[in-house]
This record gives sequence, structure tokens and C-alpha cells, in this order.
Amino acid sequence: MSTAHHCDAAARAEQVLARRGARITQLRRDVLRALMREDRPVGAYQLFDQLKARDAASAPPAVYRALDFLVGEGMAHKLQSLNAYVGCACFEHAHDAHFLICRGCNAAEEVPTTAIRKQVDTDAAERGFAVERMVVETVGLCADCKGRA
Amino acid sequence: MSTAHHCDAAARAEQVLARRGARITQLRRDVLRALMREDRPVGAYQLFDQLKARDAASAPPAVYRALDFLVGEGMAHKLQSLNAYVGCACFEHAHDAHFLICRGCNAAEEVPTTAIRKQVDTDAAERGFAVERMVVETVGLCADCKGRA
DNA sequence: AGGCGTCCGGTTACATTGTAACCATCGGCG
DNA sequence: CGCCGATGGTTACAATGTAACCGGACGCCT
Ligand SMILES: [Zn+2]
Ligand SMILES: [Zn+2]
Ligand SMILES: [Zn+2]
Ligand SMILES: [Zn+2]
Repeated sequence: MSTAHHCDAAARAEQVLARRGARITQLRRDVLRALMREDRPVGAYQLFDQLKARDAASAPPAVYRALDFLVGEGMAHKLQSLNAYVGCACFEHAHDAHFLICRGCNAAEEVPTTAIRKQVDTDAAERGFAVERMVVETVGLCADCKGRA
Repeated sequence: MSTAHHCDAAARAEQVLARRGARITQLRRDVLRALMREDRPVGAYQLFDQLKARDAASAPPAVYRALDFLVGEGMAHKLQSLNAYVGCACFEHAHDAHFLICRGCNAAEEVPTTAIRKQVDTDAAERGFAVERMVVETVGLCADCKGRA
């Protein structure tokens, strides 16, 4: 959980994007780093305020466009139940995720979805539904906050 | 899928609420019926416009409060990825659900979550996380829209 | 080099979604 | 009757997200 860890994550993400031929511009880099620096979900406007303070973003659309890019490349996820974004160090292309969201400390832990995805695919197949994207978010209390209750 | 079916759903929902001792007011009844009448997710402001036209709701907060009540009682669900609401005829108290959301026709089919919930509980338990609420939404194409492609 | 097309982001001006805060009313209950 | 909790009317915003238009950068072809 050190700062170094997160910087590394951003740096490695940029390498992966470069290898993939994606255009990694200054704005996108700034948004990526800002996301990776946090270990909590961040709202688009929070992000905007940070970047604006450093003259790195001009207006909300810039931030949303960068976020769309990062989500599309699988370097970030949007948490639908928080309207917030988190960086992702999985480095695959646009994978889906299951988030354990703590309402005590606002942490959001990403966990693999293999088993859940399989079940979702089953549910969908039974009804002839073609899955494109999956949102799985669990709200509750993490181990720490549960103890602290 | 007849209109009668939806009216019945609303009527039975009201009975269940009454038996439960919940206060079913005119506003809440109106919102419930409006929700059940649709077979698609409805935005809060769409709902508001409908009710306003009949002088049934005065302002957005009224609608949101009624929706919170209905969701709390398990008579409606919020779709986080659409910012919209759907009625529910399950009549249990505040159950969770899995929605198959078609981006072609905007239908949202609610399917049971027993298997998924089990897997989510497993994922959570492994990390000492206490689950309170679960959001599972799958976006894609329903059988009809897939064929029509 | 010059022209072209595409991608990116700046900018403005909104649209949509959701809420805080305060007060009036209503209905049960001591 | 007077209190109290629940409900909802009202105002005024806050927070989140976008459409549309433009200009600059960069690669690519001639
Ligand atoms: Zn991820
Ligand atoms: Zn926590
Ligand atoms: Zn339901
Ligand atoms: Zn469809």
C-alpha cells in the first residue's frame, strides 16, 4: 500500500498502453496517475478539481473523456453505485470486476469474477440473452470496519 | 404482460404492504402504480413528469422519498447503471436481484440471485467482508433484439 | 513541402439526477 | 387537548454527465 506501489502501477499501465499502440497523452497520463494515487474510488469532479489545481484539465468533458478512454482500455473501472472511478492494475483489456465496497471507510476492493461471471452467463443463456458487460458491486463492511463497530 | 397483470401486481403489492403495517399513502400508491404500469425501467424525473401531470406529485423530493420507501419495502429496485427504477412483484422484504438489461429495447428482466449471491458471499467471506447489499446488472442484448440485429 | 483526415482536447452552455433544509399537516396517543 | 413521529410540500441548490462546435497536432499520402 506504499505510494511507490501506486506509482509503479501507473508506470506499468503506461507501458502496457504503449505496447498496445494506444495514444497516451498528457491529460490521460495525469488522470491515470491521479486515479492510481488514490486507494479509494474518486468522483469525476474530485478528479477534475485536483487536475484543475495543476492546470492539467480545463473542464469536465476533458476528465470524462480521459476516464472513458481508461475504462475502455481496462485501466480503470466505474463504480455504478458510487458514481466514482477506481484505477485497476489488472492490465487486461476491459475485463469486468466484482467490487467489495465498504460503507465504513469507502474502500473498494476488486476481486476476480470468474465464478460469478460463469453463473451470470448461465442465467443469461437460459433466456437467450447476450452478455456484453457486467456490473457486480457488493456494499457492506470490510473486516477492519466490522471489527471497529 | 397485459395491463391487467400490472394492475394486479400493484394491487397485490398494496395488500402485502398493508398486512405488513406499512403506511401506504396516496403518493406512494401513485408512484407504485406508475412503476408497475411500465414494463421498462423509469427514471425518477420521468415518473415525476407523469405524476405532476395528474397533480399527484409536487416536486422531485416527493418522488424520491416515495421511491426510497418502495425500494426499502422490496416493491421496487433501482438500476444503478441506468439511474432508473423498476417495480418488483416478488413481495419479499428488500431482496436483491440480478437484472438482464437490454440496450436494444431497454427491457430489464429480473432473475433470481440464489447462485450468484452464494458466490458473492463466498468471495466476501474469504476477505472478512460483511455483505449488506448487492448490485448485479448485466448489459447486453435480449433474445428478440439479438435476432433483430 | 503541401494538403488531408483523424484523433484529441479546449470551451461553452446545458441537461439530468439527486438533496438539504425548513415548515405545515395529519393521525395516534397519553 | 397537546405532544410527537411520520409524511410530504416547497424552495433552492448540489452533483453528475453531455452535446456541439472548434482548433490544433500528428500521421499519411501525393
Ligand atoms: Zn480491474
Ligand atoms: Zn471499511
Ligand atoms: Zn425483485
Ligand atoms: Zn431487447
